[in-house]
Amino acid sequence: MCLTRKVTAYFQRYFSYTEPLYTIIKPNEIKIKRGQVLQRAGEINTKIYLVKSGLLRSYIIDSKGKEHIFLFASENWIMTDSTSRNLPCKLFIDALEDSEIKIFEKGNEEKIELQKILNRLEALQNRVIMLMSSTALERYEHFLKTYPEIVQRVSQRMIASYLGITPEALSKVKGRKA
Amino acid sequence: MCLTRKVTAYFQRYFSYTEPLYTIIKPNEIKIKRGQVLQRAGEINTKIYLVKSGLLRSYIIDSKGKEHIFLFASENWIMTDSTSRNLPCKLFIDALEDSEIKIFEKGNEEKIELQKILNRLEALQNRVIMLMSSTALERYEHFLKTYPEIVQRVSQRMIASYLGITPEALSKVKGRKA
DNA sequence: TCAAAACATTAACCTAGATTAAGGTTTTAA
DNA sequence: TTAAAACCTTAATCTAGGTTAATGTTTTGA
Repeated sequence: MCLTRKVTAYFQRYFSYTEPLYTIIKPNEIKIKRGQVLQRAGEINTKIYLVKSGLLRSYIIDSKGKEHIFLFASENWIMTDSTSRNLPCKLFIDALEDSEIKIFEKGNEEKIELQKILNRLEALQNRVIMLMSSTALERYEHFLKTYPEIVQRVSQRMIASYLGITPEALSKVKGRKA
Repeated sequence: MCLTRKVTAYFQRYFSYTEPLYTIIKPNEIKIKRGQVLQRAGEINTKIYLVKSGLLRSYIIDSKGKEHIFLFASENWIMTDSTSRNLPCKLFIDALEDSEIKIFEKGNEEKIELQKILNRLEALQNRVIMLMSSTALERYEHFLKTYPEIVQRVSQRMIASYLGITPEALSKVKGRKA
C-alpha cells in the first residue's frame, strides 16, 4: 500500500509528463483544474504565479522519494520557485483546487506589488523560525491559528507534510491535544 | 557550566540593555564593533541593514532560552527582520565581526537593489528545503559547499546553531565523516 | 456504481539527534 | 598575565518523531 503510493507519486511526477491543461482567460491569466501541474523540479521555469482564486501548493521530493510541502498559496499570494531564472527549479507546483492564476515573468518582478514580495519574505522567515525552534504540537497550533482558511481546504496528510512531520505523527499530536 | 552559559545569554539579551555603540561614517552608514547588538526581539525596528564589510547574524531565542541562528550576512547581503514594520521583531541581530553597514528604512525597499531581495528569497527557500528534507550530515555538507567563506569565520557552535542541531551533534557528524 | 486508490487513525517498535556530564583547549577581559 | 568564561569533543542515556503494519473510511474515476 505504501509502496503503491510511492510508485504512483514517482510515476506521476517523473514519467507521465503531459503539458498542463489550462484555459486562457485573458493575456497572462489562466484557469487550471485541480491536480494540474504547473512546474516540475529540474525544469527551468521563468514564471511567477499570482493566485486570483483557488489554491496552489509547492513541494519538493527528497532523495528518499518523500514529498515535503514548501508553501501553500491561496488568493492574493505569490507562488514561485525563487531559484534564479536560468537554473533548474527545486520545487514542484500544482493546484489543490481549480484555480485562476495571473502569470508574471521572472526578471519583471518590479511589475509585482512590492508588498506581496515582502509578505512572502515574512512568511518564509516565520516558516524557518517555526521549523527550527518549535515542537510538532507548537507548529500545528501555530498553523491552525495563522492559516485557519487553509486548514479547511486541505487533507491532514498535506498539513503534516507542511509541518514537516508524518501523518501518523500528526494524528498522535491531535490525539494528545484531546 | 551549562547554566552559567544560559544565564549569561539571558542577562546580555534581556537585562543589560545598552544603546548600540557605533561610528557614523557617512549619512546612513555606520561602523560597529564585534559583539554590538543592532536589534533585540520584541522591539520595533524599522531598519534594513546592508553589510558593506564584516559579518552579522540574526537569531531567535526560543521558549526554553536556546539560541537558533536564522541567517548570517556577510559582504553585500541584506540583514533584517522581515516582520511588518509596525510589529515587534522576532529576531536578534548582532555583529560577529567589526562591520560597516549601510542602513535603509523599511517602507523604502524600492531603494534597495531588487536582486538583493531576490537573493534573500532564494536563500530562505533553500534554508526551508534543507531544514525539511535533509539529515544533519547533509545540511552540514551543503553548508560547507555553499558558504565556504563563512565556515572560516565562525565557531562550530554557530554552525551547529545555523544547521538546527546542537554542537554535540555536529561533533558527532564530523567524527563520523572522518 | 463500485472497485481501486487514497486517506485517517492506532499501536508497536526504532533511530537521529537531544540532553547531561565531564575533561581538555582556547579566548577574553580585567 | 592570568583567572574566568567560552569552546570543542567524547560518551552514556533519553525522547520526539519516524517506520511499519493493520484496520476502517472516504474519494475517485472508469
